[in-house]
Amino acid sequence: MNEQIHRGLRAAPARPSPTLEDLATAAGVSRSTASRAINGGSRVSPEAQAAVDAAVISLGYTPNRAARSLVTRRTSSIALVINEPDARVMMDPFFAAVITGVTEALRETEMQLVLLMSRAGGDPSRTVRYLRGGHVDGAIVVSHHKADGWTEELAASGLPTVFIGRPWDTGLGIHYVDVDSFEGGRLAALHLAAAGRTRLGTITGPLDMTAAEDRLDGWLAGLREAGLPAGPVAHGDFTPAGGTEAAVRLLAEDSGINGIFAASDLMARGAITALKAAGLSVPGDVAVVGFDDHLTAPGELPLTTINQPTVEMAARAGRLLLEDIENPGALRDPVIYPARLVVRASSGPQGG
Amino acid sequence: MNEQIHRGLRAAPARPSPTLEDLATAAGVSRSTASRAINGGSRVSPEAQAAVDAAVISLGYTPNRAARSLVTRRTSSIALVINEPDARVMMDPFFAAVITGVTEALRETEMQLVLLMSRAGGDPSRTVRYLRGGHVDGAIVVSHHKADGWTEELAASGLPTVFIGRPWDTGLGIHYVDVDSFEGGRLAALHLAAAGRTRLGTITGPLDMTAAEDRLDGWLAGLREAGLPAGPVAHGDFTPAGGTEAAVRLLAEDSGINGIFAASDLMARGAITALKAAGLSVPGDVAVVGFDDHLTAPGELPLTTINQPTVEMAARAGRLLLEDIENPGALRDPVIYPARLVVRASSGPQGG
DNA sequence: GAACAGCCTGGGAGCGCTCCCATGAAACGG
DNA sequence: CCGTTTCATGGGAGCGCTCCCAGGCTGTTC
Repeated sequence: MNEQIHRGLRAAPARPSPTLEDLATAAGVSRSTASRAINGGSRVSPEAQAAVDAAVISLGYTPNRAARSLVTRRTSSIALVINEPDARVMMDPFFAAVITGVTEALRETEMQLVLLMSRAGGDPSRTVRYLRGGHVDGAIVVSHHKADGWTEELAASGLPTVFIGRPWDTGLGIHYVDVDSFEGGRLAALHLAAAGRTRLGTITGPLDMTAAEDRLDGWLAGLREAGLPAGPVAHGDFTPAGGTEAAVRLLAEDSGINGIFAASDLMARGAITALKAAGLSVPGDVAVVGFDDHLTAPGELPLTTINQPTVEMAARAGRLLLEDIENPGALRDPVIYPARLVVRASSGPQGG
Repeated sequence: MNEQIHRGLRAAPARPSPTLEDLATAAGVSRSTASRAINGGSRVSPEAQAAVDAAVISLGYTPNRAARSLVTRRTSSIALVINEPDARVMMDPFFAAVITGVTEALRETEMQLVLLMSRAGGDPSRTVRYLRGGHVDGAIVVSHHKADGWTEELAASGLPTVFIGRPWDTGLGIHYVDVDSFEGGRLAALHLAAAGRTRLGTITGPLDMTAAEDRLDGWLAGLREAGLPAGPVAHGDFTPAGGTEAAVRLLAEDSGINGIFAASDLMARGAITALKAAGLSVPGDVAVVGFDDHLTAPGELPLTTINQPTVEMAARAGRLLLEDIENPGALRDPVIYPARLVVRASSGPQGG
């Protein structure tokens, strides 16, 4: 009767997919019964259920997500918000680990993962708008920067959200999963001190990220605890190139440095490059400790590092988010994973 | 009047977002005019447009995607289908590059990227069901295996699709973007031959992937062209560990081997590990050529390799998909990027 | 055997949006 | 000055689904 009403639309799928109405007709039941059968089947007779099941298969029926979402106000998808220019995502195993972990948490659910590259070329408010717009049931935010600005707005929106890495404003009651970065920095300092290294420097991450700040604070606390002077501090950006540059600055400040803690493995690798270029041996002249404990490529010098269980953290964040979506408002404490020192060759005995 | 009708629903967002109706009221126009103003504003008076624009800002209005999608039959999202168990995604820079490239192509659009880990723990038909279910406007498929099975079904569904890497059945008219893998394999063989290496072996990728097959075929063709014997072939899985194991098998077959072509950089790295463990030097005893040309970590031996512009390929795939969605049916030829040999230290002079 | 509870069932309404169409106002031509 | 075109406008219908509710059917209870 009215099949022409949407003639003006852009091309529809080749074969229009069957609707619930079609399904019901094929199964010889009503739309309502078909709907109930599709959704878990409470209050549906076995015969009706069987008829619907059969019709689903023969018709290849898939519920229209848009229509369902319109009434349930659920979208069955969550956003993974990555606050970085793309280049970094590409290089850093951290993000790959995050994606792996979140995917793992979602595996048994109907949830889909929507990737939101929030700082990549554009309007940051677009991210919040999208998030608030009801397009997703929840969000996991990773790599959060101090100047992001929209954290409060996001918290106020009531959208279930879990951060990976402590957000700057913990007063907003945002759930988060983190590693004990402070303790990690401290362990690195104590380890180098115990190994007899006395002229120590550190390469931090960008200090607009809590992880970088915490690692630095822990490092400084560890040095105090060991009775060592604070030593030079150079700022990096979590990339190998940044680590190299920072190490050069460290050497300029103290050419006799014999231990370096870098706030990420990638920067530690970069630092080692700079050290070797300066004619220094690792660990002979300078011991190096990283942070993350991501897989080392074969053939590289095994790195002493602070283990951060990134995949597990991301999976946990995913599970927390699912819980929060299912049962909102049950504010939980943050989940902090312990930092664990893993000693390998890069901080071996001095003087080699 | 009927605000209780959906009382039984799961918790709605804290503050219900304004609807188009609210927006229209606030702007003092009708729903229709508001809708037109939102969507490009043809046939809208400047005053009405301004009023709506102002209301959008003051109300923080975002269109409900589900409702819009229900009528337009467009979802403003595309799927990136990754056909691998997660572990691989995590280790291989290839996927990071793909994500980067696709994101880049989508940057200026309203499109969102939905990540579909298709083989990760489950029912493969779920992927096709999702794809056919009208949840996305198109799909990019990467890392396609011979046994995936659903390629035909996907092609038949009419969903705009672009493969990265040639699909097995090119008769289905599926668009794809690829690198000239055959030529890459051939160049590797000719390069090693020209460098005076005569006892050559290769480490393939999984042969249920076209990229692996093409590289092997090209390699064998190159050897024939150079008048060299085919030499041992070991099968790997694109991972460093697989490369290591394969290299061990290669050495078992010919302990005097002096050149190896691995079908990925990661496997080449793994092979180098095995060679060194066997007391052989690279490139002194054995020259190694990889494939991909992904960033080398600082400190590693620079790898001779075949350059594959992965980010650009993925971006191109994204752009092709957008075109195909916008203007379906304009079947285009596949886009094949040339393979380029990049000579570095790992295939340097013999005998060192 | 009547009254009640229990269950399954189908019709109706509505989610927020876009598109069609009819309406009225303004601009134009003869 | 009136017919005709152009243009902005608002109301209506419908996208496919879920939920509510009333109705019919059993099976139970006194």
